[in-house]
Amino acid sequence: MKPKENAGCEVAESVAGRVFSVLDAFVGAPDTLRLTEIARRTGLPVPTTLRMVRELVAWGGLERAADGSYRLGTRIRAIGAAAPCPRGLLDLSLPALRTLTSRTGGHADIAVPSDGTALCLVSGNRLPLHATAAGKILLAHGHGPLTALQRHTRHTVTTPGTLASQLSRIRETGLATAHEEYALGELSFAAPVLRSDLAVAAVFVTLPTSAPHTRVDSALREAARTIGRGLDAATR
Amino acid sequence: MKPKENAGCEVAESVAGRVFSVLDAFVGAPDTLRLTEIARRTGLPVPTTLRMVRELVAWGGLERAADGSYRLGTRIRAIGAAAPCPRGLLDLSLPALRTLTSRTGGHADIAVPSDGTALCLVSGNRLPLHATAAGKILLAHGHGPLTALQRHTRHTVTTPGTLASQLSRIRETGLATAHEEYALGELSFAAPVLRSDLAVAAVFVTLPTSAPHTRVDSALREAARTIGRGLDAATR
DNA sequence: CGCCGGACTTTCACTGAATGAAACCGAAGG
DNA sequence: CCTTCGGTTTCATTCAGTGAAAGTCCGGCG
Repeated sequence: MKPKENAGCEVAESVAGRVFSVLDAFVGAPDTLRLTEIARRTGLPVPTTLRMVRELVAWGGLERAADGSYRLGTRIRAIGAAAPCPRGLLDLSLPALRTLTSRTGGHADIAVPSDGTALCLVSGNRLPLHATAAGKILLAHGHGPLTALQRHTRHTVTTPGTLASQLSRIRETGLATAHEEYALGELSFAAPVLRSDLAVAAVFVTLPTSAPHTRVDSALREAARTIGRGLDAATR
Repeated sequence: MKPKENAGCEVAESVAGRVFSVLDAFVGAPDTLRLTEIARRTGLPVPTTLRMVRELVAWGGLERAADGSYRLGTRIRAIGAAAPCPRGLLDLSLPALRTLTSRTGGHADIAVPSDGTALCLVSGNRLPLHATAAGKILLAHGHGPLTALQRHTRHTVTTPGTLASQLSRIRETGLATAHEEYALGELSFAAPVLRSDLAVAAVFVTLPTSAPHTRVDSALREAARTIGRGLDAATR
């Protein structure tokens, strides 16, 4: 008996769903994937995958690399960038962020990946991915490439190995921290906002190192869960 | 006799194509579109559009605004952001940029929209959209929202009306300029890179105001055309 | 050299998913 | 009350999409 083996996930029903799953195969993956790898990840038969991928390439959502493998293309970027600063996400998050602020006393914000930086929706700041809690959450979930690890303070993690092990730990625990790694005297905590299992953003709190931070963990997780649930609810 | 009126474009053949055209309907459009407006823009019958839109919403590529209209969603952003800095585009552009540099004597670069800024692929800089030639090209083609028009020099255009009329002129001529609007002593020219009629990037040249700039226009247009053709060729 | 195995591509008969005309709903407004 | 106009649902029709199987093109190995 064949073990039913779709890389863990059920195959998409509609054509549109199949197209989407091909795109999804690229997040949290190497930049470039070969056809069979995409098929494996999506659980689709190879010829079907080929047709999907071809249409995506023709449109510009994917592009072929020199060696024949595929990567996300210019058009999908253009569309993604045309999405206005996710007002919807921000609006949805504000109540949760407010209670988070009041429960922890720190600055609460929500960050989305944006071309190798974490864009904070409330403050508008861009933060480096490797030196902040929110950034690490995004990295841990496959966003951004980790580029040069620029040093910001004497506590910034600049060795890829250390960072990698932190990331895998973050994936396990669902919580990231940064101790004065971006600015001295500043401590931050972050958790992933999951929208049907894809991390689309990170909620985070920044506190002075001196402040108490006992309640932060649970408050943060709850905020993340609330926002994620809100996103899923908007699906109906 | 009904004038055949698909907003100018032929309807998509395949399901995937229809999904794509729905997404395309959002670039260069107001943040939020209602169902019938999407149908009009894509040339699809309304019920079909509804189905597409529903699947997109379920996936997270679109989201419903409070008033029932639609806007691009978090997932499409996440995917777009997962696209690595478009190496492909950069690689493809380098030769053209090199000849552009040698023909004009300035700094040549290519910029893509990224959350309300123009991200330069060669230099890595982010430029404001309203105060640079490349940014204006992107704005003129529906990228980024034009947010607060921050003043950078005494020549920065800060009145929305003036900018709007510049943009419409840019759309006509296919060329944008900025005279010391971002930095004093600096003059820049830009042209859109079209990939099957969607502007996905802007090539630009920056020169000291003192430098001669007679040959710039034609060199720039040619570079843009070369790169665009390269992108379309990658479609095969 | 010849054989093998793996990645990719094409073919093709079958079928159910997608289609869109038409009917329906309900809010706005005259 | 009637009309209009977005939005939604239904449903018979059909054709786009499907995927098993066969074919092609490597590149490695005995």
